Amino acid sequence: MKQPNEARRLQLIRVAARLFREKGYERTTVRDLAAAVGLQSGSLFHHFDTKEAILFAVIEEAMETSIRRLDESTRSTPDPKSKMRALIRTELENLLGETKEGLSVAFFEWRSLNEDHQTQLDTLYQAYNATWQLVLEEANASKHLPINPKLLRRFLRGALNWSVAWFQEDGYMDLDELAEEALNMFWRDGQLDF
Amino acid sequence: MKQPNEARRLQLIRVAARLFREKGYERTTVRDLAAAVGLQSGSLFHHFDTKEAILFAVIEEAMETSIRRLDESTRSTPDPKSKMRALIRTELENLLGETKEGLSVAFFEWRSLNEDHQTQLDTLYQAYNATWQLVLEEANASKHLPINPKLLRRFLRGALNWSVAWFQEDGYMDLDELAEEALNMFWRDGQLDF
Amino acid sequence: MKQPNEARRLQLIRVAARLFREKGYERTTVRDLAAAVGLQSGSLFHHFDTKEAILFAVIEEAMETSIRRLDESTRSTPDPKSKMRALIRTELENLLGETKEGLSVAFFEWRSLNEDHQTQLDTLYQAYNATWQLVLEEANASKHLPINPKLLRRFLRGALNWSVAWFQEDGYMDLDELAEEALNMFWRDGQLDF
Amino acid sequence: MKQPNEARRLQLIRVAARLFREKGYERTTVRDLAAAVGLQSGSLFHHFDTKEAILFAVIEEAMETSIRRLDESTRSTPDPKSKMRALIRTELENLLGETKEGLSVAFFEWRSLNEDHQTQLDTLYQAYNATWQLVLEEANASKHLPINPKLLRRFLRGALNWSVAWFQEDGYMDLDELAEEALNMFWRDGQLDF
DNA sequence: GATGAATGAGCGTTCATTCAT
DNA sequence: AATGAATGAACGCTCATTCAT
Repeated sequence: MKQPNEARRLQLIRVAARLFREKGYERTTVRDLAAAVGLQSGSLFHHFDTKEAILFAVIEEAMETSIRRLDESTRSTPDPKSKMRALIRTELENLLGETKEGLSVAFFEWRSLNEDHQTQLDTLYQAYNATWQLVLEEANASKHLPINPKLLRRFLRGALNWSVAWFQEDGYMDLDELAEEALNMFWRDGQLDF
Repeated sequence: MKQPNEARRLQLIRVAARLFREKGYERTTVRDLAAAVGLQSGSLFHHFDTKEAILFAVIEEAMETSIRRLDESTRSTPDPKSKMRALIRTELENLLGETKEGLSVAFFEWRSLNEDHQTQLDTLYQAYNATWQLVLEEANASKHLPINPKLLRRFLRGALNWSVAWFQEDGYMDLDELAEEALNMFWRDGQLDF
Repeated sequence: MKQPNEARRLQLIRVAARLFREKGYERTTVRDLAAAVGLQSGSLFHHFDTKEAILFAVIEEAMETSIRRLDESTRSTPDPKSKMRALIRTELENLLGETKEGLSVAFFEWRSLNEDHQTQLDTLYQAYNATWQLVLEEANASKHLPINPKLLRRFLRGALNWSVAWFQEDGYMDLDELAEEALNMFWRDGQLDF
Repeated sequence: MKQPNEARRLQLIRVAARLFREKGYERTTVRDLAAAVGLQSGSLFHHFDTKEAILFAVIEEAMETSIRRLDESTRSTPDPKSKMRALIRTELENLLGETKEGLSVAFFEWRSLNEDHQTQLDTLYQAYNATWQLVLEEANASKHLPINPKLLRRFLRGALNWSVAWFQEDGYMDLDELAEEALNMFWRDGQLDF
């Protein structure tokens, strides 16, 4: 019933991601949004039932892309350290690359989603966590982690997430270097004995 | 300028911190706020000029308390590792203790502050960062850090900040243990040579 | 029951006249008023029951003074032209002298009076008109007026009232000269025959 | 900039003129206004950005119509007395005809306009005065005025303005007669020598 | 008399959403 | 699909008035 003009829909998601991140979801009006894609406010509702549905679409799109990339990134290499490096690198790509705005919106505007949408997206998020956890447990099994993998996952995810607050694309460090440094922070090359 | 009934003012700040964190600043109405302290909506404005002034007070209060605690925590001990441990422990106390709500509001609702208030609070935030940076540079000088101190500060602050998203007071880990684990994640006891 | 501290009451009337004229009755708050006499807002209500009662008092005071002066001004001289000159001169004094603010408020804020107060003041106003009408009819009887006295009264009162919109105390014309010119506008020295 | 549904806009201006005159601008709520044209309160803001913008439109409309009529009225006849008569007649038409409410609002609610709007309208008002002054100076040059033309303009404008306070359409005098009487009040048919 | 916190109705304005065209 | 006038509930805020101290 509601699948018309997919291009407009994608354009709206892209523009909404930008506006929601710049100004916040609540402070972005549907008129802002409509104007930014060259429509009148009423016309948005041919593409989305509610403003909240746009928010959901923005976040869902970014999370699905992110999780797909994360899963792919760990498939190619068997070595735990390489896997970990790839995971970190992809996480940074997700956080700072083209899904940056959508993930930022996910983080800051989560509370504006309705309960049903929160539940749906939470399922995606669990999958994301599971991929992380898997890789960290492998690394732990080969004794390269200084602390337990669940806690490390939390610390590391936090450390990486935070990069959105300070990382500048045009700075003197690229994502590969950044990933390497993050890995260096905690990775122990000698096998650890507790 | 406006100092009447200081107790009410503090009560309002406390209640506002809770509501702003639970529901978000925009979604918390002045009527919600008034009802939560047993007043009519108009009465709020005897204590604060605008709703935004309440937001500012909530954040300012939390930031001032946090920064005071952070500064105090590093004064007692000269050993770099102890100092680092104390810093982490206090940061966790700030993030997860009584200032938890205020700092969370600071993070999520920053954009709702007016420019002037942002500038004021940014000054406080710089002071907070400076304390962190100082301690990390000491640790770095004694070769216990695996990566450069500025970057480590950013990773570590992110890791700790993120704890607000998952830490449960009633879980099986207390703040001391958590601090110790965070320290273990990156601290190298043997001196490192680059 | 309400007669205390007459000095305060008079001070309030004077200050209210000024504020009501400067900013308008609706735009002047009781807080403005209280602050201007060095009180807190609640204290006004020991002197007046309502804000509207202050408006009434301001206007009543000015009208009573004005009407008393007008009546006195015509008593001393028997000559119609002198009487007319005196009337005009006093009207200008009323409009541009110390009752200026009160009369201006009467004119601009009449609609904000309640019905009862409007009725009361209307009685005063009729008395004012009656004095004018009397003098004009005398002048008419001696054939010095170019048009019928009731209409002339209306034109002349309008002409004089309007002076509040343009007359500057520090200009090159004083009230005596102004009165003389107003008289010259319509007075016919030769006896007119219709 | 905003031009939708011009009919509604004109209807609003007309109705607002009536309400603002009857009750005053401050005491007329946007809900009153909306109800009077059969809308909900929020709908007003499709046509005007603010309540004050409605006030401005009401006054601007009336002033523009008035000034156009005044200018036209003096163009057809060369004779100074006829010109003067026409001017007075048109002024009365402006004050007591269809622009009556708008001009009354201009006079009573001027202070509620913002500074920018006051400045704009003041320009129109100067043009109005200039037309008056021109005609009066012609009359003065041919020695038919008893006092200097600037002062006479002020007296006469006041006299005519005041008619809004007492003139009744259904009374026994029409606007032509009224204009004639006003002219008779001051006009000297014989040439005057000072 | 004076205070000033509190009231509570009401204000101008916003904005997601609807719907006739 | 698109329009844009209209809706109407809700918002932040104001302010005359009350009253316990």
